[in-house]
Amino acid sequence: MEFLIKFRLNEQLCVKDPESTELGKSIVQGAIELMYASGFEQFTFRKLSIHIQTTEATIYRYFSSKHQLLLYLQNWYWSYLEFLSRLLITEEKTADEKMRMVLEIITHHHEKGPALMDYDLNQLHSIVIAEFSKSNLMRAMDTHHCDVVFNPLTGFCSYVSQIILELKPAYPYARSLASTLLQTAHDQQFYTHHVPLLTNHTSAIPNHQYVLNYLHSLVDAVLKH
Amino acid sequence: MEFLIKFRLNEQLCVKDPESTELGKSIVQGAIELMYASGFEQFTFRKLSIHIQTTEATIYRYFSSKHQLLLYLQNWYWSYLEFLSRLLITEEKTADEKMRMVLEIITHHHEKGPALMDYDLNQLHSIVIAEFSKSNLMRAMDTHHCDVVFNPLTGFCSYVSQIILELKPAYPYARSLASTLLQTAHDQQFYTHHVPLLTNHTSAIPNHQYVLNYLHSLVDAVLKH
DNA sequence: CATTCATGATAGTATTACTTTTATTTTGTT
DNA sequence: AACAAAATAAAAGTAATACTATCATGAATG
Repeated sequence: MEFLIKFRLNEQLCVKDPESTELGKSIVQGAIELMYASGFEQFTFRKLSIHIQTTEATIYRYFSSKHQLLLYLQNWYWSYLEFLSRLLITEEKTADEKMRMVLEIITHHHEKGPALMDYDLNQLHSIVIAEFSKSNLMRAMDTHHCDVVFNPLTGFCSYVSQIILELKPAYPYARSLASTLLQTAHDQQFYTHHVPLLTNHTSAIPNHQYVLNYLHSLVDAVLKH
Repeated sequence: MEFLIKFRLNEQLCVKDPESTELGKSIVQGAIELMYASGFEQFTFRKLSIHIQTTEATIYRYFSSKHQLLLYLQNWYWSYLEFLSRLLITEEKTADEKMRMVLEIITHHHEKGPALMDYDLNQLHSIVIAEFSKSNLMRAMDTHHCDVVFNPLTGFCSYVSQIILELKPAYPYARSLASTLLQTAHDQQFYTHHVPLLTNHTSAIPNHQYVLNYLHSLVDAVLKH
C-alpha cells in the first residue's frame, strides 16, 4: 500500500506549495541533497538550479529565500515527527510504552517508514540537526510569525509533555523536559559524530543506540524516582 | 584590585592576538556590540570598521573572517566559564556545593565579576547562546582543527563531568550529562524569551532563575535517585 | 483559437567577503 | 634625533551572493 503524507504547512513557509508540482518536489528534494552534502551556508539557489536543471528565477517562485526553504524543511520534519507519533502511539498503550516510542522516534529508530515519503528522511534529519539554529531565523521574524512558524515544534512538544504528565502528573517541567529531550536527541547524536569527548559514547554500540540509552536513563531518573 | 584575565587562546582563532593592542580590543568589543544588536548574519567587517572607526583591511589583519571572529568569541566564553569555575570552586567544598556553583555559572548567576574584564559578559553570553550552531563552523573545519578549536568547551565539559562523578561515581553518562546541562542552560534560557511554549516558565520568577531551578531538578533526579 | 500561467533565458543590482596596492602614521632601536 | 620596521589608513578591485526584473516560450485551459 502507498501512503501519501501531506501536511498542511503554513503558507508563510513558501511562496507556492512545492508539493503541488513535480518541479516543486524536485526543488525540495534537491535542496535536501545539496544541504546534506555541503551545509546550509554553502547552499545557494544557483547551485540548486543547476543541480535540478532549472533556473534561479523559477526557484524563487516557490521560495522567497533559502532561509524560507530551510524553515520549510524544519517545519516539515517536526510535522512528520508529530504525525508519526500520533500514528504509532495509540491510546491503549501504557504511558511507559508511549514514552519509549517517543524516544525511539526522536532518536530516529523508526526505519520502518522510509517508503512513506519522497524525501530522504535521514538526510533531512541530518539537516535539521545541523541547522537547528533557530536564533538566526528568529531574529528575522516578529513574534507573531515566530509562533506560527514554530507551531509544529511546539505542537510536538506539547504532545510529548502530555505523555510526561501521564507518567508523573505533578511534574512541573513537562514542557521543558520535552524540549530538552528533543534538543538533546539532536545534540548528542551530533556530538557522538563530531565531538565525541562531549559524550560517553564508545564504538561498542551504534551512535543512535547510545543516544537512546542515554535519554532513557534521563527520563527514568526524572520521572520515576 | 584589578584583575586581568588573559587566556591563552589557540592561534587558529585569530591572525593576530587582539588582546595585544587597543585596536584589537576595540575590534572584539565592537564585534560583540554589533553581533548582540543585530545577530551574526547581519554582522559584517564593513559595519564593524565604521562602528569602531577603522578600515576593513585592518580588521582582516586580526581575523581572517567573521567566522573566525565568532569562533574566537565562543572560545573566549568557554575559557571564561572554566576559569571562573576553577576560581570559585575550591577543593574543600562538597560535591553538592560544587555542582550548585557549576549550575549557577552556566546559567549566568555570577554577576560578581563584570569588572573582571573589558567585554560585556551579558552581551557575549547572548551571542554564544544565539550563535551556538557549531555545525556550520564544524563543516568548514577538519577533525583536527575541530578538536583544537573546541578544546575549551571539551575542557569545561570534562571538569563538570568530574564533579558529576564525585556525586555518583558509577554514573555512565557523566560527559553527556555535562554537555546536556551546558546546552540546556543555553536553550531553555533562549526558549523562555523566544518560544515560551517550549518551557513551563511563568513570569512569577526571572528567566534565569527558572532555568536554574529546572537544571537543579534535573541534576537532583539523575544523580540522587 | 485565445489566454493564461508556469517556466526558461538573460540581464542587472546591491551587497558581501575578501584581496591588493599604495600611502601614512606609529613604534622601537641605536 | 634619526632611521628602519611595523601597523594602520585609504582606496580600489574581484568574485560570489541574494536577489529582482524583463521578456520570450510553450503547455494547459477554457
